This record gives sequence, C-alpha cells and structure tokens, in this order.
Amino acid sequence: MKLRIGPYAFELSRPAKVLFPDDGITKAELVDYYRRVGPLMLNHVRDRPVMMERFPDGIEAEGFIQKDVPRYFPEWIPRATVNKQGGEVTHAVCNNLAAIVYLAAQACITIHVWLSRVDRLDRPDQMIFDLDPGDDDFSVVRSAAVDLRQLCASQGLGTFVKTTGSRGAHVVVPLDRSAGFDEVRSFARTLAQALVSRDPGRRTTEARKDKRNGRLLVDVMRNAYGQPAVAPYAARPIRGAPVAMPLSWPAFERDGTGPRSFTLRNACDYLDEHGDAWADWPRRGYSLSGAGIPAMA
DNA sequence: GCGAGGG
DNA sequence: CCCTCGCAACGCAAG
DNA sequence: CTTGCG
Repeated sequence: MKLRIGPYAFELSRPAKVLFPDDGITKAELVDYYRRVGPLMLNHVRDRPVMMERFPDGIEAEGFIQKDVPRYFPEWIPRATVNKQGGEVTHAVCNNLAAIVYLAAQACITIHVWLSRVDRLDRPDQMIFDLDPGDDDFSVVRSAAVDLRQLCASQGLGTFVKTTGSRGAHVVVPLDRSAGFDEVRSFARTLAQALVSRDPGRRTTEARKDKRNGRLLVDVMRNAYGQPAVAPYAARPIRGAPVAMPLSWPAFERDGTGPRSFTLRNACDYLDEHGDAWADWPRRGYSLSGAGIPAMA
C-alpha cells in the first residue's frame, strides 16, 4: 500500500496487521493516528533526536529500541549525528509530517525525543520531572504535580503537564538553554527534594525499588545528555493504546482524568474540541539563574 | 520491518 | 532457500 | 569493580 504525505511517497507494508490484539488496532490505524496528530506533534519533536520504540509483530511480541537510522530509511528522513561515549549515532529527526508517519509505518509505536535540540545538543530547552506512582493511584500523581507546579511558580518558572500514557505524568519547564544538563539536573533534584519534603509519606526520590515502599517516585534523572522522554502525543505499547497527552492544568486536575484516559482512538476528538493544550509554550524559555535555589531547602 | 549472515 | 539475529546506553546509588 | 533502576 502506497502512502503519499506531502511531497513524499513510501510503502506501508501489511496495513491490516494487528499491532494491539486486544483492541484490534492495526498498523494502518496507527499510521492514521500519527497522520492526524502529526501537525501538532511536530511543534514538540522538531529538531530533536528521536529514539524509536518499534513493535513490528505487535505489542504482544518482543519489540526493540532503535536509535541509529537503518540504511534502508529514505534519504528524505532528516537526521542528526550525535556523539556517544564510544563514537557517534545518527538519529532520525522528525521535522516534517512524512517523517512521523514513516516511522509509524515502520511499526514505531512510541517516539521518544531528546530534551535538547540539534543546534545545541548539550543545552536542554526543557527540564522534566517524571512522576511515577508506586501503584495505580493517580491521585498521588495529581497532587504531586499540582504541588510541583506551585513550587516552580514560586521560582518564577512556568510549567506544562502531560500524562505519559503508562502510569504517571510529566511536568515540564521550558528553558532558555543558558544552562547545561548537569546544572539543570541539579536544580531539578533540589526542587524534587522540596516536593518530597511536603509529603514524605507518599513521595520519594529513592531510586531503589525496595526502598521506595509504594511511594511515588519523583524522577529527575532524565535531565541528562542523550536521555529521551516520550514525545507528546506518542502512543504507548500498552493495551488500550494510551497516548502521552498534553493537558491544560484544569483538565489535568479534573477528577476522572487518569494516566490512560487518552488513547489512540479518542485523543483526536479531544484535540478537535479543546485544541493544543501546549499551544502557549513560550517562544523563549525560563532561566534557572536567579531562581532562588539556596533559599528553598 | 528489514537486511545480514549462516546452515 | 529459510531461519535467526540485531536493532540503546546515561547517571547515579548500592553491593 | 558490577548491578539495579528509570
């Protein structure tokens, strides 16, 4: 089956192949989803190295992670070659709708992107907090996110929130790229510790699973070079095909909003009705310098 | 999903 | 010819 | 040093 997206044409093999057996979601439906959210998604993935999470035989089978662009990918897929410890890797970069849809046609269910852009790979333009609950109780995620938003606001930092599609949520601060990853991570760690201290019975920064004791993990370790995070609007390889959904704060706080409320099947309707919750992402991000780190502890 | 390599 | 295999790797804490 | 963890 031939697909044409703008000026680019490519083959979609086995469009009727079922990728989500419990839901009957086919590869063609995945492609159609990404074609529809792609224009919105582009704002958040443009100029960022991509990590692909692919399931050619469906989510019930083993999938695999792929960073390097295979040689058979068409030449019109944008690329960025980045340094890693023992050499370099060439990532795909989704700068056009066709690139996103091509990845979907490759059974890439989840697109992950870096927190920095190709012109300044060592300078993140966002700081991310991953709120990962110990169980499936989303109310602890909700209250932590709201507290974190308030904490950031007290530092003069604006925040955006998305469900991840699995169990938790991401709280994201746009940055002006004046700081490197180490400085951003250390700032995030301080905020995370302040967040935990507000409710230490239900929150922790403890990486060790056995020391976590069912508490919500406030994870800042994604704020590092080469570390990808699930892209806004990306689908997850989970029954029901939940998607990572950017939300307005009121929508996020709404009782009944859960980590898997938004799916490949209902996200587009929601977007048609409510628009892009992250449309107000600032042209220039916030600066960490000047924010009162020492005063906080 | 696809190419590379082995039996 | 068919079958199998590879397809990622940062920063930290703990042992 | 290696391993677990996300």
